[in-house]
Order: sequence, then C-alpha cells, then structure tokens
Amino acid sequence: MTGTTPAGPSRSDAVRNRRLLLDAAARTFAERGVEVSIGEIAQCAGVGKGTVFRHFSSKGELLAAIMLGMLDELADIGTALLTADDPGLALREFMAAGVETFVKDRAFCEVVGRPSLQHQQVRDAIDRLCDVAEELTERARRQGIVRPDITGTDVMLLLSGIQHTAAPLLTTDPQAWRRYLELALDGITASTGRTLPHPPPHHLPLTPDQEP
Amino acid sequence: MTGTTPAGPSRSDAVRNRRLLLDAAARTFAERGVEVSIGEIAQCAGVGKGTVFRHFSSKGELLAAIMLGMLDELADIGTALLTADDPGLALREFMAAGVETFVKDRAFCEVVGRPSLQHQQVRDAIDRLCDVAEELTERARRQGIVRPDITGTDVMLLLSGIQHTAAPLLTTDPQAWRRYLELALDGITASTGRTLPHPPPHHLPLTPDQEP
Amino acid sequence: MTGTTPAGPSRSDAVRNRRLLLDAAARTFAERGVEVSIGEIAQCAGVGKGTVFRHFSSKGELLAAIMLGMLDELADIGTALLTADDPGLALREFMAAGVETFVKDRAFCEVVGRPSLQHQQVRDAIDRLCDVAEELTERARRQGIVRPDITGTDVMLLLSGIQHTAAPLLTTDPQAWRRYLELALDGITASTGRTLPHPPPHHLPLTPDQEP
Amino acid sequence: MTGTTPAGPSRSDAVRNRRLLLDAAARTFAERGVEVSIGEIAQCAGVGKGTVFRHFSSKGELLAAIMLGMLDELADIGTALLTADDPGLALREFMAAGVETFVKDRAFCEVVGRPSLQHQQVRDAIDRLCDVAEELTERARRQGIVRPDITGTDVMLLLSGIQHTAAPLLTTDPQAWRRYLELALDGITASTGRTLPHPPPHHLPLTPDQEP
DNA sequence: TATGAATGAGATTTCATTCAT
DNA sequence: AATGAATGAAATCTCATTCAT
Repeated sequence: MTGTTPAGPSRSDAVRNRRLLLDAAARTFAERGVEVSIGEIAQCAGVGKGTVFRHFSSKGELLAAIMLGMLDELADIGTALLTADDPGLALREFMAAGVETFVKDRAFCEVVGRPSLQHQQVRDAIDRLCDVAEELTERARRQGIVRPDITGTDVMLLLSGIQHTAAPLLTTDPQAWRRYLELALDGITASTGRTLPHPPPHHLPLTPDQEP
Repeated sequence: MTGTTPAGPSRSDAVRNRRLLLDAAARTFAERGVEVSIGEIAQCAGVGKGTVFRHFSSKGELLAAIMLGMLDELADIGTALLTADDPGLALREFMAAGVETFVKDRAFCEVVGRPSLQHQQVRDAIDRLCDVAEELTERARRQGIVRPDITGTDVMLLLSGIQHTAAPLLTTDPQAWRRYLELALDGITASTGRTLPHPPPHHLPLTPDQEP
Repeated sequence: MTGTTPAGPSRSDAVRNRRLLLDAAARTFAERGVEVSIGEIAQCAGVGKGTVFRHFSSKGELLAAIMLGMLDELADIGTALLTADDPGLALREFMAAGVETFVKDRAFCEVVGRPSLQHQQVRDAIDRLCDVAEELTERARRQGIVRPDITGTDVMLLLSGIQHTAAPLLTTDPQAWRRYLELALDGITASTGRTLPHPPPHHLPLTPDQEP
Repeated sequence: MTGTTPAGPSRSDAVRNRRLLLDAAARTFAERGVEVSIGEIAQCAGVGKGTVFRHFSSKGELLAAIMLGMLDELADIGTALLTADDPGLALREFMAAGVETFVKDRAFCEVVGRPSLQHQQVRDAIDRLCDVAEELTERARRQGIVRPDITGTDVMLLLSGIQHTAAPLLTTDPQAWRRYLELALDGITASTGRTLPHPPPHHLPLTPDQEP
C-alpha cells in the first residue's frame, strides 16, 4: 500500500453517496476531462450540487481525490512488479498498466501530463510513482534489457507519450496503444549501438500552478 | 502550395487587420492553447473584438484558419522532402519539423491530437498531410530503413506522441523532444526481427465533433 | 426578573444541549455578528446542526433568544439602579453597562440598532428596557442633573451611538468608549443654557421588518 | 479638488450606462447596504449583469468607486470650510455635512465605520478626510471653542456615532440627527472645566481586511 | 468597416433549512 | 431526541457572441 486512504463518512447513506459521487466523477472526468462541471457530476451521481461540496471542499479536491487513487493504484502495481522474476517483463507490464490508465482517462492525461500542479498531495503521489518507475527501470537496465541511458523519468514520460500517440485511434481501435508501447519498448532496448542525442531526464519538474 | 487560400477581404485596411489578427491569434493560441479568450486575441492584435467576428464567424473558425495554415505549411515541407536523395533522412527531417510544430504550439496539440474535429477543412488538411507522410514513409520503407509494417499514419501519430512525451520537460529542457524523436526512430527502424503485436493503422479516423 | 422565561425542554440532556447552544451562540454572535453560520454555532456548541433547529425553529429565533437574554439582563441592572441614592451616578452606571453590552457584542449592535425588528418579543424587551431608562432619566432630570428636555429614549439611543463612535478604535483601544460616554454625559448635562434645536424622541419606533 | 477622477468610457452609450449604473448602485447601496446583489443593481440600472462587470471589475470596485466619491466630496466641503471666518461654525457645518452623509447611506456607514478596509484608495481617502477634520478641529481648538483635548479623530468618530444614535428614528424623524449633533457639539465644547477620563485618539487605525 | 459595449448563460461555491437514520 | 447528510436557491464572476455607434 503506497498511499493513505482518508477516513470518509460513516453513515450508510453518506457512504453510499460518496461512492456514487466518486464513481460518477471518475467516469465523467475520464470521459470528458477536467472541464466537466460539478453540476453535471452531481446529476450523473443522482445527488444535488451541494452534496458534492459536502464531500469535497472544491472541484479541485474531488479531482485530486480521484487522481490520487489512480496514481497510488499504479504505484502499487509497480511495487508488486519489483519482485517479479523477469525485470524486462516487469517493466513492460508496468508500462502497459500505466499507458492503459492514461488511455482510459482524459482527466488523468490532463492533470498528470501537466508540469505544474496545484496539489502537493498529487505531486507527492507522482513522485512516489516516479520512484517506483526508477527502480523498475534500474533493474531492467542492470540486466541490459534497456539502454544504459534510459531513466525512470523517460519511462514515466513515455506512458503519456504512448497514450497520446494512440489517442486519435481510440474509438476505432481501442487497443492500438499496445502497438506503440511495443514500438517504445523497442526504442528503449539496447539493441542498436547508437547513443541518444540528448541527455536523459532525471526527474519530472513538478511545480505548483501559477495563477495565469 | 498544397492548401487553398480563401478569398479574404479586399479593402487594404481589412487585409492588414486580417493579417494582424492571424498573427496575434497564432502567437496567443501557440502560447496558451485554445482556452485564450477572443478578447485577449483582439487586444493582442490591437483591434476590437468586433473585428475578430467580422473576419471569422466564430472562435472556432479563427482557430481553424490558424491550424489550416500550419498543417499546409507542414505538408509543403513534406512535399519538398519527397524529392530528397536520402529517404531516411527525409523522413527524419519531416518528423522533426512535425514534432517541432506541435512543441511550439499548444493549440495545435489540443486541436490536431483530437480524434473528432468540427471542421471539414481542417480534416481535409490533415488528410493531405497524412498522404505526404504516407509517401515519405513508403520511400523509407522500400529502402528498408523502416520496418515493413510501419505506415504513414504511424508516423503522423508519433509526431503528437513524441511531443507529449517531452511536454512536461518543456520549460526546463525545450529540446528534449529530440531525444524522444530519436527513440521513436529507433523504434520504427527495422533492426529487430520482431513484428509489432498490433496491426498498423492505415488512416486517421477523423469524424466531426459530437456535441458534448 | 423582568422578562419571561419560556418553558423549554424537559429531558435533562435536552436542557443541557439548550444551555450549550445558547452559550455557544452568544459567544459566536458576540464575536462575529449575525453573519455566523448555524453550522459554526453548532460546531462551537459541540452538537449537530439539526439540534439547533430542534431547539430554535430558525436562525432568527436563536438570535432573538440571545438578544432577549441580554436585553432583560440590562433591564434588571437598570431596575436595580432605580433605588440607588445618587440618580446621576445611577444613570451613568446604567449607561456604562449599556454601552459595554453593545461594545462586547457585535450581534447586539446589529440587531438592536435596527429600527425594524422582526420579533415581537425582542421589541417588547426593548420597550421594557426603554421604560427603565425613562425612569432613570426622569430621576436625574428632576435633580437637574440632565437637561430638562432629555428623555429616556435619548439615553437609549446614545448607548448605541457611543458604541459606534468608539467602534473603529476597538482593537487598538478597547476602553475608548468611556471617553465618548463622558462626552455624551457632558452633552446631556444641563450646564449650557441653550436648548437643543430638535424635539426629543419619546419612544423608539420599533416596527416589524419589511421583506427586503 | 481632493481626489482624482478616473477617465471612464468615452462612447455616449457607455457613458450613459456608467452614469445609470453609478446612480443605481449609489441609491441601492445607500438604501440597503453593501449586501445588495450585483444582479439587483444591474436590474435597477436597467442593464445586464455583465455590464456591471465591464465597468467595474468586481463588486468591491464598484462599491469603492462610490465610497471614494462621497469621501472626496466631504473632504472638499471640509477644505472649503477651512477658509471660513468662524471656526466654530465651520466645524459645525463640516460635522453636519458628515453626519448627513452617513445618515443618507447605509453602505457608507458599513464601509467607513469599519476599521479594516480592503481598498487602499478608500483608506487613503479616509486619511485625507481625517486630515481636513484635524485642521478644522485645530482651528476651533485654538479659539477655545472646543476642549483642548478634542482631536480631529474624535470629530470623525463622532460623525458615525451621531448617525447611529439617530438611526432608529430615521423613518419617523429623518432630521433627528441634528439633535444629537447639537448634543455632541455641547459635549466637545470647553464649557465644563472637567477633563475627559480617557486619552484622545490621534488617528483612525485603518488596516487591510483580513480574510475571515 | 471597425469598435467595444451589452448581453446572459453557465461555472463554482455558501448556507439556511429539511429529513432520513 | 440527536445527528449530520442532502438540498437548492442565490451570489459573484467569465466570456463567446450580438449589436448600436
């Protein structure tokens, strides 16, 4: 378990509504991105607008709660793969899980792909995820399965890149991302003797949002 | 010249204003994405808001005009490269130009990366660009420089993917996309005997926007 | 005892909650005025919001209950002073107590200073208080300590006026009202031969609130 | 002329609307205080809500504009009275004008009576007004017309205090404030040999609003 | 033709009050 | 009887678009 799960409400109707709300918000954010209005999420959950704000003090908090859940889930998958036998396969599976997370969620793309993020908690969760990616990459690198100059940050960045490569095909070919994941894996594999022309990144620069 | 130039206004001050407007909009959309307000673009162009709507019937039309220009410019670059001696180098140069177009323009990423596009003209321009990409890829494929199952559509999709891979690094390392372009080129190169696990796309499915 | 004490609840925990609630509301209204939310008062009392509405049918009723208590307390002080030896000192002490009540309670200022008041009970309590003020003033007047044309209503009005005079100094000089009380006492004293240019008020015109 | 008049719009319809808006806002704020909604002001002016925000970037700016106008008007009156022959009469007239300003405007009472104020411009205008009050008081003091320990700040504070004294009589006796102004003038007059029991204030402590 | 003023739908958020548990 | 979850009206503010000047 990587993240922390806040307590949440205890009364049964509140628990049920919170669940409905999170589900509705997750679904709506996933399909239409961060721009969906709170009103729509409320309607989709079958509750009043006020109920959303009872459970989450602002739209940003609701969004952050959902993003946190997804980031921690992914970090947990990566952590589990750290003990897999085949580091190459582990990295592939981690990346597959990561790309799929992006592919299935527009809001995730919009929030996580952005270098400036309001929420410290979300930045922290991304950092945790980056650490896991770094470890998985390190193990694959040591076995010569990926080029020596590929970093965990490269891997993290590629998740988003692969999703965006396949994005226009999403409705006609929802699995197309697998093709570009494979292409990327070929790309980071050590087979060619050439070195990459640009130095590798060593961390994701995550800074608080500036007010525009 | 690949695209068509619509008639436009004839009075000289109108011509000048249209030019000012397109420049200002291009600059503003590039820096801040499609979210910039018409008011800001007008101010940036030094004209009134009404003038924007005299030249372009809606914000979407203005945006489309800018996108059309960029798409055609890129298609022209690709067309010129069709007569280059080295097909591999030509493809690389086309991709570099393409990724750079994305990297330098937030609105371009937001509009062109979408699978559903309102404007027939923009869809047509993308189709033309895809044709050019297809020819460039075909030439490289025939020389064995890229895998046999890589299509021009793959190449087009990768442009956006590479930009998005590097996007979070943009402010700290504006040239990082070159690294991921190289990685992608390695990926589409025929060096490994393996075949990709998912069939190649043969066109971009561009459909009109649904009302959200 | 001047006012009437409504029956209230009989179960012991309900009695205790009513007490907690009145205390918390008194404290909170005093510090922050009538704008404080019911939620905050409930939290401050350590009870649920529903409990507030079980004891008081609306926010206005709760507020009125508190105001009633304070008005009656002040009337009791005045009544006690009716039997004091020195009518001038008695009046001064009554006014000091009155101004201090205003000074220490933002909600009291906001409610009692209004010419239009929703609650008949509050209007009645103000009337009772005015009667006491009238008697105290009458005694002082008879002794020549205050001008002949100063009425109890004048005295009542001055309480609020003195508090408001000192209000902007409250945080930097919490006792400043004593200065302006003294000034007012000098003003209502008979020393100058001049008569006031405007006829004295003989009652406070308290009318029910209009719907805004 | 004490304050500065910002340029404002030049087109005739905009000028007219701005005038309508300022008038409507002044009237509405005066009658019902700062709580009136922008929607109501807009309706009262016969314009759309958006028009309010075109002219004033926020509700606070609109309010400030009106307050500034009133404060400067009052300061101008005071400045003119500095050259009057009779310092005592000048002070009386200044105070009468000041109290009347308060009496006629609920918002003015709510804004100016508060020690913490958001707008630097409004604080500055109050400071300017205090300076004028100080000079007028100084002149009266030198002639022995007011007690030696009465300051301009006292005078400023009394304006609000006198208004609040008369406030409950406003509907039944709109001129009642004149009675309490006279009482206050008697109070600050040097006739009694006694000194006030609390030191005089030497400035109004105006601090920026804290977020509550 | 150019301008920028006016519009009003829609977004987020607060809070008194009602009601299921 | 007590709780606090749910509600929805209302407030401020933004912005694409229309229209008077």
